[in-house]
Amino acid sequence: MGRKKLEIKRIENKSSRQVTFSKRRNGLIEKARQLSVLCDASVALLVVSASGKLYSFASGDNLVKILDRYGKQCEDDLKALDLQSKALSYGSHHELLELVESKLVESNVKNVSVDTLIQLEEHLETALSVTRAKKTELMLKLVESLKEQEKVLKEENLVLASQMEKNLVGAEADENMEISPGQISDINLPVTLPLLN
Amino acid sequence: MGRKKLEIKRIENKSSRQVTFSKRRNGLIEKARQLSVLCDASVALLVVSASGKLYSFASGDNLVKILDRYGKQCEDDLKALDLQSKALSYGSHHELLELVESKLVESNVKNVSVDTLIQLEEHLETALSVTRAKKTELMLKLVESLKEQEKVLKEENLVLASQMEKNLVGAEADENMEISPGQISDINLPVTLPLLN
DNA sequence: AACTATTTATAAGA
DNA sequence: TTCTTATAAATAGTT
Repeated sequence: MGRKKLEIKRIENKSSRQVTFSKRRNGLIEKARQLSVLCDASVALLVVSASGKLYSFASGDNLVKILDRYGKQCEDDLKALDLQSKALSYGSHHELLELVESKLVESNVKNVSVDTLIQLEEHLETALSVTRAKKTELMLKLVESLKEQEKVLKEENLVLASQMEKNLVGAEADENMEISPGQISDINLPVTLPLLN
Repeated sequence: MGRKKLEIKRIENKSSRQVTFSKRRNGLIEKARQLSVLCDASVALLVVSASGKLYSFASGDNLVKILDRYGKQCEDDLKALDLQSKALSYGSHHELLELVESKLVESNVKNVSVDTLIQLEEHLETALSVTRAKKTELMLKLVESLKEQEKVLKEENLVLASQMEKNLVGAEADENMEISPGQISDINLPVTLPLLN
């Protein structure tokens, strides 16, 4: 649907690949939305770019309900984070997921006991939680480092302000003064960020 | 893109809704496939019809691998930052397990088909993925607002530094000077954060 | 980020 | 479902 027919194979030119990605990703998400509305279907779409950025769309009652519920939990988790920490073992989730798949395939014949499957689901859930927690942890660290940066800058501001004050005192009433030292530091009080405080 | 323009709202006629679902579902899956091939992206798509039938597409292999790759990337970032990892406590497993149980009960207590269970697993997996994506989105926004804050503070610093310079010039060589204006502003250059650039 | 020539998807009909 | 076809939409290459 463009000036020329495009073969469906990896676009080698990096920038046009990026442009095409952006256009088609939007198109795909819009199509997903339309399908869910027109046909009353649940649709979940996940797109991860080559550079690792994640884009998603989801609709449907089940997904939305779980989403909302989780959203609340997530907030609580973040609030309580500095109180709740726990050691974490790496690399076991992938194994668990493979175990689940193999068990399901193994019993391909007919039925599996419900209890066994509930157990497997539990393991799977745990594995996913661990992965999720890792990501959360990483992002919280990023946020922390940014906050640290902010703090350092503020301290720097104070030093500068007091230094200026000293200079002013040394020079007596200085007619070049346009801003009084105390003012600036209060202009941009840190905004209280709902998710992390 | 048909004989007439179709409004994007639930199609009331059942049979044409069914036909449209079938056509658009195929189209959507094809588009998802194309995006993944053209742009070298990971794409996972899940569609559940109103009647509960599941259709899915995942680039390359399966949903699990896509998610696993994403998780691994986070893990690598974590290691690169040399951070200790902690896990959130996962207290809400019960809710998800309850959902699984109710689905199992729904579909005939003792004899559950493997296919049904694979479907269920995929549902769960997707719900969690979507949830996780939403969380990521929120946190990215948060990080952005912190970066903005940082920028504002830096500008403030510049103002203070230049103000101080003016005052110093007005007072001639001032022996109280301990820090030259240019120095401080360069001490804490923003760290480039791997996940966000 | 717009534009536009084309290709592609698909709504309605059979 | 499947095929056909007129038309709407998406988008590849361009500016």
